[in-house]
Amino acid sequence: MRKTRQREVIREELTKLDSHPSADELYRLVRKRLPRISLGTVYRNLDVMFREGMIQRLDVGGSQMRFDGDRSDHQHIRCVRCGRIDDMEALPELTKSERDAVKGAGYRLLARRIEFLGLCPACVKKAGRH
Amino acid sequence: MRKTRQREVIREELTKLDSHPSADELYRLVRKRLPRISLGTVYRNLDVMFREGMIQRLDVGGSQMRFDGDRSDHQHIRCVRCGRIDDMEALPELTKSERDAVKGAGYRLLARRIEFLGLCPACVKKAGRH
DNA sequence: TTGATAAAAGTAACCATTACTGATAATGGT
DNA sequence: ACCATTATCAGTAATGGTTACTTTTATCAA
Repeated sequence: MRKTRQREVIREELTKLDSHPSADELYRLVRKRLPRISLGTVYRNLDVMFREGMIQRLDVGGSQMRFDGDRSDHQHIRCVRCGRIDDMEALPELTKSERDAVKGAGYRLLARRIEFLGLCPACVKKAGRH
Repeated sequence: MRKTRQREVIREELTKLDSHPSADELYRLVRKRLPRISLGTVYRNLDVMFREGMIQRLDVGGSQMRFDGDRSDHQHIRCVRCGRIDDMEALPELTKSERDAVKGAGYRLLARRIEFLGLCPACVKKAGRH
């Protein structure tokens, strides 16, 4: 993997954020520093860095992928109203009922994806008393 | 909501299955009975029925939506090798660590989506000793 | 039976993502 | 330092699932 200015800036902007931007959100940020960069370059580098384990790619609900510069194993909570995604510190524990269910289905369990859905602080306020 | 032959057949074919077809898989099935039905009609009716609470729409990983005629609250396990999706009986329990994390993030929790990932029985066999 | 209109078929548009096509530039060997 | 190799780039076209549009058909209350 060669060292390029584009990849450098993409990674810098991503790790600078504590949000979980989509590819085009990141593209808009990166373009402030590299106005001639193309969207394809952003996608390609996000893909390369994901496959190298440098960043996380989140396949949360919705049509777009999200990216996360934080490589630690953590969960996410998504606001169903505004789409915002935040980190969660919760450590998922596999319950007995879950282990039994996996066994019952005849599957070999590899991973468990948990996504919390709710209203973010800002949207709780806006939603008011509903 | 009017009663139409198309919607009837779509629902029949979906509830007949215990798998979790994508829209185009269902389209291929329905076409055997209604050869002139269009893909758009399948999408429209799946959407209508989902919004009416008649069926479930699963936004699991990958690019396609999956549909489920079983309206009961249950979890799913997806085979990472062949894409097959099966039901899981496990009842998700919210752990203390999870409740604390939600509170810490300032969110109002609405739901929790869990997806189990693994190898289905057929793929465990094929995968052999790996 | 009929008029209003929901829903159909067929087709075009949409949008995130991926693939392609020369041009450019990072890297390793001489 | 130079050159050859080739990863990567910018720009653009293609892909694929889904949605929207347009015209026609069919359901259903009056």
